[in-house]
Amino acid sequence: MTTQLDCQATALATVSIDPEQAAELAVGFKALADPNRITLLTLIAAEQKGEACVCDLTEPLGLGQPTVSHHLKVLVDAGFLSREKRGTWSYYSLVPGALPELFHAMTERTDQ
Amino acid sequence: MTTQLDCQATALATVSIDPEQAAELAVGFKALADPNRITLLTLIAAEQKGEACVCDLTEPLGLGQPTVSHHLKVLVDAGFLSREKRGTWSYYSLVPGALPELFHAMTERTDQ
DNA sequence: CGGATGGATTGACATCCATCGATGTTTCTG
DNA sequence: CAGAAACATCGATGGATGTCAATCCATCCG
Repeated sequence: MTTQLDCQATALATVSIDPEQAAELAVGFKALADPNRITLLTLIAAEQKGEACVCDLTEPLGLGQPTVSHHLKVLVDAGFLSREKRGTWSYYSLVPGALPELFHAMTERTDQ
Repeated sequence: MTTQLDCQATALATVSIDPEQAAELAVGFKALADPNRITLLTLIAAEQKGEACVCDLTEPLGLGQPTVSHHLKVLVDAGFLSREKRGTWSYYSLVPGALPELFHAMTERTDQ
């Protein structure tokens, strides 16, 4: 008797999205859900050397150093930036393909 | 005496991103920064008819009707969904190209 | 007309988050 | 070794946000 219900449940699970995957995507978008973090990514992308240290980023954003450091950590934890420490400075650079990968995963689930 | 400073300021403004544009992008990503809203988009995209009403969406999400209605409003305000009211029901459907447009705008600013 | 149904809105509440000041840590330098 | 410089971390705080219960609004149907 429960066959049809089970079948419906299976169909829903297949057609919709896994809660884990939804949460994973949301984590990525949450890291981008801040104007200053968007600006940080574009600032780093605009650097000729492909990297920037915190001291280069505080002034354009008009934020304090701890706040910028916090935002950078969020972007690193989300996998969009990588940090390399050389001497006293920390250099942040874009992780190649990280943003497109997120966008593609979302588009894949959204194009019917 | 201020010529060089002005020039630097101009260069920064050109190379980096406009604060307004950063805020605009952040608004879009903020709407996607929630697992339930991600699931809503995928649920609607998975509908054969390309649209769904609130009553179809509350159960898969396990949320109350007001909460689902709230999330849908967020997605409509962000431009990702459109609402069409027919009789008692409200039908939500994806706005074609809205998500890719956001992703493209971000990628454009991020690919150096 | 009057109940019933689908949905939006409001108010309240708990939680999360962006920001800052203060402090800690590491590394360079004199 | 001692100070300085760059950055990270911590604690606090005000504002934003997700959720729900209750209510309101519009539409359908006896």
